[in-house]
Amino acid sequence: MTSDHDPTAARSDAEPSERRDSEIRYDHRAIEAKWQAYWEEHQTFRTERRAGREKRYVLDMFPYPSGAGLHVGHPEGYTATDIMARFWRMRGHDVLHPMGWDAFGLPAEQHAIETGTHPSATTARNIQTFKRQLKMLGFSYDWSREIDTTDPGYVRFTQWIFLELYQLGLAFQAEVTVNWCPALGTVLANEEVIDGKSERGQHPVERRPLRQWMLKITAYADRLAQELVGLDWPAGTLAMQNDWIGRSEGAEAFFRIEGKTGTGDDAGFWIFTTRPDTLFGATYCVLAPEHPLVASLTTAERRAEVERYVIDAKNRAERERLAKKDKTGVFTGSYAVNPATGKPVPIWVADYVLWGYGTGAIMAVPAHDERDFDFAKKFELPIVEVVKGGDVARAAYTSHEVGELVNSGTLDGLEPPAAKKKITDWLEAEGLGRAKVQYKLRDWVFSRQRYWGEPIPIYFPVELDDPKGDPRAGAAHRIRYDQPVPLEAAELPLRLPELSDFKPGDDPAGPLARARDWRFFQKDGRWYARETNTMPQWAGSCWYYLRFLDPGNTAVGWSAEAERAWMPVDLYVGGAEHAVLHLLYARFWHKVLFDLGHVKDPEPFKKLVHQGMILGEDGEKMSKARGNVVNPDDIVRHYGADALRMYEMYMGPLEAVKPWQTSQISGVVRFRERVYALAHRPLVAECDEETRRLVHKTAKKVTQDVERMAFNTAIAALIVLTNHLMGKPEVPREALHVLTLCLSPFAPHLGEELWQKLGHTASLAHEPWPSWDEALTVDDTLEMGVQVNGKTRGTVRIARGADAAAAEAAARAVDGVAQQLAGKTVKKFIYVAGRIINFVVG
RNA sequence: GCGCAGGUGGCGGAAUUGGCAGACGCGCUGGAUUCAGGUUCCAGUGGGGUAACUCCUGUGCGGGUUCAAGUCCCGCCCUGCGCACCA
Repeated sequence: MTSDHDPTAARSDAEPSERRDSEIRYDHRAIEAKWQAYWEEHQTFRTERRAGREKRYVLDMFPYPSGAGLHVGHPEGYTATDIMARFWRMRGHDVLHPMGWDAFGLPAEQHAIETGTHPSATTARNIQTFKRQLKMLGFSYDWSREIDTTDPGYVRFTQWIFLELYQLGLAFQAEVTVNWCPALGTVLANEEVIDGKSERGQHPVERRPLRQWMLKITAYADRLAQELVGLDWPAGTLAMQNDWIGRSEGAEAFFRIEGKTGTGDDAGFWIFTTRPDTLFGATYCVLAPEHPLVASLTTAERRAEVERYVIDAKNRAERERLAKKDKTGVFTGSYAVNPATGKPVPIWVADYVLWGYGTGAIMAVPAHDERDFDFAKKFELPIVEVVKGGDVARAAYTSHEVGELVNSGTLDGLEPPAAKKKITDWLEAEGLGRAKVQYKLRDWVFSRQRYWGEPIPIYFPVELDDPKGDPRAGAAHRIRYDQPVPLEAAELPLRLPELSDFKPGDDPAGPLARARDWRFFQKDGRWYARETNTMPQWAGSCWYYLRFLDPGNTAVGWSAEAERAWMPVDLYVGGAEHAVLHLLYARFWHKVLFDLGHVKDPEPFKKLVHQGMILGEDGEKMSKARGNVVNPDDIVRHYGADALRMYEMYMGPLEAVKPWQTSQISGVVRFRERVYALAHRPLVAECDEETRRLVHKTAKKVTQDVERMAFNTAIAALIVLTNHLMGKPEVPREALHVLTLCLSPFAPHLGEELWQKLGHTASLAHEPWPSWDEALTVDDTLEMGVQVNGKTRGTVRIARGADAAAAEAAARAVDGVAQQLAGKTVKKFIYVAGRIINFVVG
């Protein structure tokens, strides 16, 4: 080691503060606290919208503040957005980077049932914890825009949007079959029902029609699918939304019941098919068990069996029905007439036909549909080939593109696409059918029989048996649910009543039904009853990104001016678990608001990124039960916020699922210590050529990596620069300057501390991001691999612009290469400037 | 079953249009510093072989295209996630 590489050499002529590296300790607790206080005091991240600036709206999926506090998964996405927010701020853009709380929801209510603590108290406490933890991580949120979906000032506008939907006829009531658990006194989601019993408590669950509020999202199905095109979203998420909407083109056709005439409701039934071209091959029909015609179609001798089957099917939860299994079904004893062949076909009832999709009835074409094929085999129903191309004795031939129609009258000889068109036209001409677009997407059940949610701002007239009776005191009454009355906008927010008992009761109306003084009220001498269902947790998150634009506005949810200034969201980061529901619901609301002229864009989220899940050290999903949960508080206390931030970004690509490894944190901690130690070495004005080039290359690499959110490789580049500088007893000022600025989005506390050491008095948060000289990022000479027959035999350093002859001469001189070429003829010489040299020999 | 993403050292992961596979970090090995070290620093580290250089081999598996394949094409296997009788 030469003396000028000896770190102790710097010590002799250094200032007292410039100790040897190993003595310098970065006190992360003190330094991080110091800068967090500074940012707060100076309102460093207060959002501004300035004329002539580009804007960036950088949004996290806001959290549900659970009692467990922050999880290491949360900071992953939040760090990514914070880096982008800080980067764009330094690029001179106006950045909106807010945070808030999606605070309605079941856990707080469950806690209330168990302990009697009001959900608002639990929520407030949890929010406090979350906020402390987020602040501890040094995120550059504009906290003056903090919002809470349970705040009456927020609820008011959630209810206002509901009323807008209602006025458009997009919010309506309907009887819906739901999973009702009498023991728990509530409706359960399909996921909460296992084998016909409640997941919690094993109580019996029945399928029961209940009055629910629905949102007519199906009215937007086409646009929700169509307008996915052009969004900068993960391909998988676009595909999932598309599948969820599930648009399919086909035809509806009327099957007359044998012995009846006309097309009336009891003369037959409508089926939906995507394969009208196979109509001649329909050898039987199937109705869903819920189909209203089942009872009347069933013949006397079949009745007992059919009724048993239908009752069984009804009691099976829908989820169970959807699970693939052996086909079951029963014959009704009746026949329908195939409109194409005029022949009678038997009508069956089977649960593989879903009541919730299409018309709940199908024509079965076993030769060309796998499900019908399985069913026909099992019940020995006829199979008639109508599209040539497969062996329908063995398996269904399902191509709807390739093949030739047979046994199909006038369709014979056509290919399926042409046959579809022709038969659909024929059906239409005969009044027996029409082209039809069908969606899997169903309308959205929007009510919950719960306390801790937004009250639905609707009330209903009450009819009293005794006109002088008081329904609050239990006077006999009927609530006219068929005559809903919306609240006036000026009456909002409709607040939740205080309750001491949050338990759901035996009344499917939910806990709010017990708040009689709240529920019943008189107006103009008449009694009314409020809706006692509340909105689902999705409601608040459907528009929170709009409230962030203008959170203090008490007149409207957001001003047009604020909306024009910031929308759409430029970058939205959150978990893939919300790929369908939240994002679909929010898009739906946004489109309605767009149609009403309340927002200017048809889509709210321009670019979407899902952070990958962080697994436990054992490679399994983190869970309390497994005991592999990592608590960010512990990590920050021990290693510091910057270390946690850098570690999570350095683990791998943001989108990747990756295991947590605490041992890996030491890598970024050492990096931080080395950078800090560098700042204590003497700074010098002059910079050697090699260092200068590396600085420019690093600035370029980090910039480009941050732009594509490749944070792991950006940090690697910063480590390379740091390692290079560690070899220097004196640090070129410009090198430390660039390093500090490039590092600061990742490790903002360290960044500020170094910036101060560089002699600055203000925060670097709004300093211009480093630029670079392109010429300095390109080397004059470069090392190239030299191959013989594609195998690398050595390397050679040549001028960047060297011509083939020069390259060949240089390459031939390489030892290993010369040896390989000895005594052989070079058949071909390949030189791709800057990439490779290859000799092809015989 | 269908859709999407992925399979690279002991581990996390790098790798423009095909162009020196394994950047960077962890771990490990050796050395220096230290009273000591779970500190810091230096060197090494895909596997195999060798006294050494040379060498052989290597990106899930099997083929193919090419001067050249982690990357492109064909056929498989495996893992994760999502959907799952949607006619």
